[in-house]
Amino acid sequence: MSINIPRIGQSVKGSTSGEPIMVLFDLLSRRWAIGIMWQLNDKTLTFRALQDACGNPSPTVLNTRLKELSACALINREPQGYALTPQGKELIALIRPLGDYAKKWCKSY
Amino acid sequence: MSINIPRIGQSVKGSTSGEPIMVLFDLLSRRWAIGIMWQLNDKTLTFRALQDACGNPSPTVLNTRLKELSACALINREPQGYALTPQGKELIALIRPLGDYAKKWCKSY
DNA sequence: TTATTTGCTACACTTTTTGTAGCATAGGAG
DNA sequence: CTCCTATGCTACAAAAAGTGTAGCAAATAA
Repeated sequence: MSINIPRIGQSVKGSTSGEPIMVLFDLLSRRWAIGIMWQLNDKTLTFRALQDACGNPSPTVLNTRLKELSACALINREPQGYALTPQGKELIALIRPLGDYAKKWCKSY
Repeated sequence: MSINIPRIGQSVKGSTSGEPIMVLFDLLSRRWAIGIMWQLNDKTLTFRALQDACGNPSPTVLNTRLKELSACALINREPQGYALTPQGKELIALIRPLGDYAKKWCKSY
């Protein structure tokens, strides 16, 4: 397996321009990616604990996502398990308000 | 084609709990979904204009995404083309800060 | 009336994800 | 040391999702 890491300046799914936001969207729109970050929000989780917390992605994709997110400096593997890097925490902090939004939105359709 | 609309309370990719945030992540992590919303941020675009703006998704997926996002009340089809609903605007407003984050983040790895 | 543009659908192909099996390594218990 | 369980994966076939190209029907423009 060769992992495909989105990088600025590259042509990316969702954009031929390689704009940073599109690079980020490319990464985050891979299955389970945001959920993984979300679960790691405030805790460090082992591979299997993460699998459970996320709703059982296949180990294959989970591992692929973990490698990609690590390569992009959003998560990091520590002795106790996987955890967010400072940049990953910053990102999740920006995404956290979506939680409240989602509740309102879900009720409305 | 039968479209698969994420709904609260349903088991969803990334969550068995059907929590609103997971439902939202399920929707937004489908290819091109966030990009479509992002492009519609401040303008109304026709199908083909949207295709160009997003970086040429196949008409098949684009159409699928448009139906899903419409079904979820995030976009709406108007005489001049596709546009965000008020809820869609609210969502994009929350996501907009990611643009600046992405610039910093991209430079750092 | 003819030519364009627009909004798709069809369809075969490629890529991604799934689901299950299972293996190697690292403790812990006895 | 020896057996047991937990962990972190890899392998692989099958299913699902996305791609790319072709093309058609309806609306507008010339």
